[in-house]
Amino acid sequence: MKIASWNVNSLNVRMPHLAQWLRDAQPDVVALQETKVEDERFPDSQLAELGYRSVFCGQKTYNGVALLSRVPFASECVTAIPNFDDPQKRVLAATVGDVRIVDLYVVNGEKVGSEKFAYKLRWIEAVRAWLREELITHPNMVVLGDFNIAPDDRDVHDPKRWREKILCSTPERDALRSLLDLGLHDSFRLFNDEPGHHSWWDYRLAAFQRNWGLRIDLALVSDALRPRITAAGIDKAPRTWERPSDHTPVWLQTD
DNA sequence: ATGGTGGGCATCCCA
Repeated sequence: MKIASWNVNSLNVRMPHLAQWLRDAQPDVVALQETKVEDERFPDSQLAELGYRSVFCGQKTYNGVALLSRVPFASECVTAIPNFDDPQKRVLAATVGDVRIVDLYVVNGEKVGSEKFAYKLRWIEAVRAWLREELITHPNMVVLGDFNIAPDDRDVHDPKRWREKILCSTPERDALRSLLDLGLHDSFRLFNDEPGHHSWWDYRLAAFQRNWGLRIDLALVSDALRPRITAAGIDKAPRTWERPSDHTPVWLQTD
């Protein structure tokens, strides 16, 4: 099973890109972020024509997540973090086969020390408490999405320039560590320990052409699922297309 | 220190 994640930065704009990429990459499950589309307007019939069922949790203008699957979802989906009051649509969990899939659009945080930064850390702590419970009932789990955190300096094109900046700061990396400490593993790093592999490049300053990027889109796998992961990677091709998202898909393969 | 680009939307907010 190929499981992927992509922050599409508006599904309205990127639907043609998504359709092309589904045909090219043939994923079985896809987690989307920043769909920016209300549920009433989600293009589920168009995706059905492409062979994918969808569940979604969106809002107008900002945020929004969705899960696509070639096989039926095995359970009702969860669309909010339990016991955490949050109007922003950033999480979606569902089950495919015997694998629990948790799609996260982590808060960006704007600037270290800002109000949004405090919200980011509170939000991740609430996610941690939720995943701790989910892992008890669903030991086979993939937690994937736009984490808005580069795990370490290998994931940053210029660590000196990004030192303690948003997406790279110690409090954010500690927060990510608190998730990994639940028994989750960064699938990309099971297969590749090199620097210079990124999943997001700023639209400005021709960042993609210069590979001025960060690896902030992650697919984490649980202890129980880890032995079943056979490959993981980043698909840079969609970032080269006309009018791209600023993120590109990341994926993993299970046996 | 600043601003560069893009999406949504209709004015700046968010990334």
